[in-house]
Formats: sequence, structure tokens, C-alpha cells
Amino acid sequence: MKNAAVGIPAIPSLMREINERRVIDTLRSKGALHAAEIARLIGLSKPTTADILRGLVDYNLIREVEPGEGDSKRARFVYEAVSDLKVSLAIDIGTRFIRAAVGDLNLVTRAEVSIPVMSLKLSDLIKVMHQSVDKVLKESGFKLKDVAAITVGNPGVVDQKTGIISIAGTISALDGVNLAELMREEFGIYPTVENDINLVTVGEQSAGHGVGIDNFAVLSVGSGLGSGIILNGKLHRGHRGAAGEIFYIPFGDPLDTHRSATNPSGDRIAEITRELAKKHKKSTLVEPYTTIEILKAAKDGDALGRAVIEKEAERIAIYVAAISAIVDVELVVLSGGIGRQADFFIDPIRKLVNEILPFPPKIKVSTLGESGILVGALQIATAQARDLVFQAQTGGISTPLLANLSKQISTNGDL
Amino acid sequence: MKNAAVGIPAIPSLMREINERRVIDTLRSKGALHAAEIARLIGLSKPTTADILRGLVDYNLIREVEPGEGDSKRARFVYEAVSDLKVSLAIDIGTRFIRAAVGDLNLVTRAEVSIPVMSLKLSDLIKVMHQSVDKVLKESGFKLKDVAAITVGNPGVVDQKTGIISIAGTISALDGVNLAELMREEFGIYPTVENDINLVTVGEQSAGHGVGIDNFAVLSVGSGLGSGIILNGKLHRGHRGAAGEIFYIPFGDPLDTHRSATNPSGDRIAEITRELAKKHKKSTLVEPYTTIEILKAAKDGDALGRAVIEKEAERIAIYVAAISAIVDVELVVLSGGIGRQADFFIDPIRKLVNEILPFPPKIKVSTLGESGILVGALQIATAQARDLVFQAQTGGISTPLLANLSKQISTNGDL
DNA sequence: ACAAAGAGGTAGGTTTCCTAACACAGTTGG
DNA sequence: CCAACTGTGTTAGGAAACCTACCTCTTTGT
Repeated sequence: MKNAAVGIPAIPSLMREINERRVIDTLRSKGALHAAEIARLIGLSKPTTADILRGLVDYNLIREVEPGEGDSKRARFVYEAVSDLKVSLAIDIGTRFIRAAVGDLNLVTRAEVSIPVMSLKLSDLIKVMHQSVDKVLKESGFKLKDVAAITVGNPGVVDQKTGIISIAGTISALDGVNLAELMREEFGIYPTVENDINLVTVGEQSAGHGVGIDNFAVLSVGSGLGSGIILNGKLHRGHRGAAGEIFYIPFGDPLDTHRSATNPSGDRIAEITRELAKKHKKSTLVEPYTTIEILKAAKDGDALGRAVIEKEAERIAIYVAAISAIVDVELVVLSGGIGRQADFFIDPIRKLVNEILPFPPKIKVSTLGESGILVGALQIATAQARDLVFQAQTGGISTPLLANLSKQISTNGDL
Repeated sequence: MKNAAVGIPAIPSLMREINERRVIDTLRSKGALHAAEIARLIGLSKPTTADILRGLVDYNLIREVEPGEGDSKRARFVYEAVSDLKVSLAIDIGTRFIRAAVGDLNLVTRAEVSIPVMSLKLSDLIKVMHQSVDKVLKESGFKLKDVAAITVGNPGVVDQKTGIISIAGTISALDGVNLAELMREEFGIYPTVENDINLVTVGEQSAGHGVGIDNFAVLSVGSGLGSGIILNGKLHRGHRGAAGEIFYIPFGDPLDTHRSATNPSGDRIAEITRELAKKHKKSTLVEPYTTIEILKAAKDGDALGRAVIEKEAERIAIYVAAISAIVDVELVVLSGGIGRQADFFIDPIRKLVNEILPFPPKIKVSTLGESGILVGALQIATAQARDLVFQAQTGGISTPLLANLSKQISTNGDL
């Protein structure tokens, strides 16, 4: 036991790796650039930058390209990050469809498919998942061996340590299942399994209303109710991955497991309508009340429809307020089947939230649509894929170790 | 504009600074050590470590001491971090007392005082604050010029950008005041002004039940109601510093600004008692109902007292549940005048929380007592003081810049 | 047309770290 | 009790990474 090092020291080769990573990150985010410009952006000298670029070309992580329109005419060599060394795979296990997407290392979606679910039995879900993966890979022109990382969305809470899913609600076949392990057996790759609303939230962060916002939440109101939270620019999962499970906020009778008094989700909307139908006799709405018809009627000016929506607004508002009271977000994005339709009743939500809170958040309606889950899943899978590719090509140390170092750097003053 | 560097590059001198900081951090957390042991702990080679140690001795940041009991007999030189180069100051502005403490760079409390406030007028508060600072400095043997950093606790929400306090509740004289700027004028040092419950939370993290726990909350039930949240090991302040203002969770009637139906704080406890007194005629309790007497009666077995406490338990439980539903913490620590007495009614709180949540947190009662605010404030002030001293002695770059670098390092894989 | 500015490269030098080898001082075991 | 061992601290030599300064060549601007 001669060198039982606890931490990793800052040695010259580590310095080089940090700078290499920053060069490639810069190329991925800004597109093709020439050496002098990269040097300026990062703060390195030209000789060092040129040396790093030569190394990255040797590693096959970047390549020389023809100077384009935006480049200085004096630039003789322009570099871009190689995007198709490996790909990442995003899968969304939903109640009605299983969707899948293939993305390259520069986060460009190469293919996207959607296959209807035949039954909610676990074996059938796995079967359809296989079909969607096969189909999306074929369409993208890549093979399974090209896949570096997979991220899977599901409606449940995922235990980060064991990998086991719980509270999967509508897809109860997933409860108690270790989906990550199961997929490793099926596809040979250990995937990241994540809650679907958390993925929508990451999607909003990378391509929606959450771009550049460090503290925001997504409130998803659809057939179920849930939320995802970005705090200090990072998805907050909580101790057991159950952060954002706002259904369990004990509004009304604490022991009412249906949250009958406050639940705005599709589960409850028919009951709200039935209740309000006693007062509003004139209505085009008839049993069985469906969410789609209620929303349509409300837009068309139907009194019962409007009354239901007014109630919905109140119920959504209290959840927005509860989230913001506890974590003080800058923005709440409404998502999910009902939330995405909230454009025409967002004003009463805002009004009530502003009355409840001294520091109300902005409230917006998601514009990402159905594929929000895949956008977020690709974001996570691609980040992992980039890291794996970097390690594989350079033989560098892993990002978790680097993150460890960066933690050690800033113990002070950064509380 | 020849070198408009956006980031800071990883250059050799930065590497040295990282290693210097890690050496001194190691000495502060582990006490006195000899060179070979430090080298092992950090992972550096012996010659490099010895060189760094010589440098830090020259900078006056560490000093050579006599080898003690715990040290290897072969150790010829043992080093410790210099603790009294500068000190930090913690101030707690409370409704009844203003407390102050002086701590050294190794986080040892050198003196602590408590002075009753005469009135809640701003000018009087400032006067008493001055007295407490003078007194605590005198007792500690340091002067104002030795103070490197100050952290001040107050009941309000502090806007991180403007420095202005709001919702200060019981000390309404602070509302709209820029206390940080005011103190800079008084003491010549720009302090960190922070919400008092946030400071208690940092206190629990460094010296209470929160040691080693990455996700936990402090629920403070006293004359008011509030909470502080540690997520991923860091205090979460939120977009406007209003995180943890759980009073605004719209339990009951959303527009009831008193939260009559659910507020467990001292504000409301007399009313709860009055209500329950109708059912429990036999009681030693009489108007005016005070929190202290109610708690005492309940402990002595008084029926009315017990009924009130039962109600309190329910009310506390729903706030614990709401926090945990949203951020999924491992632990909730009960604090504040009432919360710290919760030992004898913690079981019904646990029972109800376990019934409400699928992933209930552990619940514990704070053991820090009245000085929790000062413990947290010293923690923050000392972290800043260490950083300032390091910069002053070495001429190194600031920690925010280092943190910036560490952020740039781990863009990937660390979502 | 020619000077200025910018891209890319080379040379030389500094800083930082490492390994290897050694001197010296305690520890251990026959 | 002394030889062999183990661990501390130092010295020497060398590798890796960065920098500045300067050079050439091309484009830009007057």
C-alpha cells in the first residue's frame, strides 16, 4: 500500500485533458472554427491550441473541414467535431406509444419512430421496444454496435441505486422491475432509466422555455400529475429519485389518496364535470366526459366546459404555488395533455398564483409537444455518449473523476 | 482587443493553486500532518508536496509545529493551518436578542455574546448590533481590522442581486432595507446577509443531524413558520432567495393569507387551543394561552394540552410531507421554538408522514439549540474568510473563478 | 500598391509535476 | 544489541504542459 491516494492530484496530463475537453465542447456548441478563434474563446495560447487540435484530429474526435461562409477568409484550417463516431438512443415508454430516437454526438436527431403499444404486459412492452429500436436504427442507418448510450423514459420513480421502478401508475407492469438490468440483457448496453417528466424537464432546459434559466419547474398535467425540477441548472432527482412527485402534497384531507379536492389531472376531470353539470344544465357536453371534448367545448364557449376549466385553473395554480413556495423557481412550464392546452386559460392561473405568492414565478405553456421526453432523453444519452467516446479515443479519465476534482477545487466560498 | 478570453484556461500556475488549496484544506479538516501523509492523502508526490508546503509556510498560511502524540515518530516536520491570521464574524438579528460570534479560520468559536434588543426600530437594532460586535470582538481579543468576513442572519428574504430584505415578519423594520450596504457603511466590510432559517440549515449541515447528508430540510416551527433546504450538499436559495418560504403553500383556502387551517406556528397555537378548549373543559390551561405553557401542560398529561399537540403534529406532518413530495429529502430536521420541543410528539408526525408519502423522509429533532443560526453563519463567513486569506497571502485567483473552471470541466455526463 | 492585421507555425524558456535514488531516523527481530 | 527493515525528507534528472516572441504568408483596407 505505497500510494493509497484518496483524491486525484492536479498533474500536467490532467491539465491537458481539461483543455482538450474544452476545445471539443467549444466546437460542439459553436460549430466549425479555426484555431485562433478557439484559442481566444478558451483563453489558451495559439501554439497550445494548435497542438491540442492536432491531437484531437489524431484521436479522430475532430476533423478538418473546408472553410465556410462564416469563417475568416484568412483561416486556412477549420475544424469541426466528428458527429457520427457513435450515436445515442432515446426511448420513451408511454401508455399508448413507445417512441425512439437516434441522435448523433452533435445532438442532431437522425431518426425518430413511434409504435403503438399492443398491451401493457411487460413482455409486450419489451417486444414493442425492440421493434422501435430496430426500426429507428434502420432508418438512421446505424447499427446497435454504434450506440454508445441509451436513456429510457418511463412513468415511474427510478431508484438510483437499485435501478428498480416504482409508482409507475398507468404502466403498473413496470412496478418492481429493474428495467436497466433487463435492457442490458436485451441490448448489451446498460441504459439510464429516468422518469418521463424529468426527461421532459431536461428537454425544456435544452430546447424549450428553460434555455438559460437556472431554476425552473415543469408541471405536467395530463392523465396523471407530476413535475420535474431544474435547480441551479441541474435536474434535481432527490434522495430516492422521487423529487417532483407533487401528487403526494397533502392538499385537502391528508389521507385522501385520490386528492379529490385538488387533483387537476385527467383522472379527475370527468368527476369535476359531473359535479359542475348540476349547476350548468345548458351544455353540449354529455357523458362520458372526456378531457378532449371538455377542452374543445370550453374553447367554443360552452358554459359547463368553461366552468370546468375555471376549476382546473384553480387546481393547477395551487400546485404551481406549492412548488414555487418551496424551491422558488423563476419559471413554471405547463406540460402534459392538459397543461399543453392551457394557453387559453393561463390568465386565471397567473392571477391566482400572483395572489398566493409574494414571489410568483413566470408561467408558460410548453411548446415542445409529444416529443419532449425524447428531446430530454437524447440530451442525457448524448452527454454520456460524448464522454464515453472521448474516453475511448483518448484513454483519458472519466468525467465522474473530473467532477470529483472540481468538487475538491471549490470547497470554499461556494456554499 | 487582442485576448478577449471568455474562460480561464488550465495553465500550470492554476494547477499549483489547486494543489495548494487542497493541501491547506486537508490540513484544516484533518489537523496537523507531516508531508508524506499529506502527499498520500492528496495523491501528489513527496517532492511536490514538500515544495508546496515550503511555499505555504512562506505565505504564512501554515506553520511548522512540534510533532504530537498521533504523529509518526519518524515525522520530523509537522504542519498545521494558521488559524488566527484573520477571523470571521457571525451575527444573528432576532426579535429578542442580537447574538454575535467570532470564529477563527479553523472554525473554532473564539467568543459568543447575546444582547437583548431594546426595540425593533431599525436605529436601535443597528445600535445593539454595534454593541454586540464590540463586545464579542473584545472578548475574543481581536479587532475589527482582523475580521475578514461577516455573515448576518435575519428573518427576512434577501434578494441576492439588490441585497434588499423583504417579508421580515416580526422585524418589519428590516423590510425594504439594504442591510448589507448599511453594514458596509457601519463596519467597512460588505457582509453576506442571509435568511435565519437558511443559516440554521447550514448549521445542521456542518454540526447537526445533516452532517454527511446531501438532501435534507430543516422545518422551523416557532413564532413563525419556515424551512431551509440542502440539495446535493448545497443550500438552495432559489431564484430570489425565497426558497423554503413554505408558509405560502396554499393549504386550505388558497386566498387565506393566515393559513388558519394548517399553520402550526406560535402565531396560531393560541387559536387552536381556544377552539379545542370547547371540547376539553378539564384543563390547567387558562387564557392567555402561551406556547410554553401549552407545551408544558401537554408534557404533564393535560388533556387540552395533549389535544393541541396532536393537532400540531398533524399540521407539522403536512408541511414535512409537502417538502418531501417536491424535493424528496432523506431527512427533515425539526427546529424552532416549537419544533425543538417535538421530541415527545414526533411519533404521530412520523406516522402521518408515512401514511401520506410513498418515500417518507427520516424525521429528527434539532439538537443545535438557540445558536444554530450562529453556527451556520460562522460556517459561511469562515469559508469566505479562508478564501480571502488565501488570495491575500498568495495573490491567487478567486474561488468564483475556480468554481467557474470546475463548471466548465464537467459539462458532460454530470446532468 | 503597400501597410496593417490576422492566421499559422517555430524556437526558446518557464512552471509544474514525476520517478529514482539516497541519507537519515526510528522500529523490529533474532 | 545490532542488523535489517521501514518510513521521512531531500536531491537530481527529466517529461509534459504552458507561455511569449518572432516569423511567414495571406487577406484587408486605404
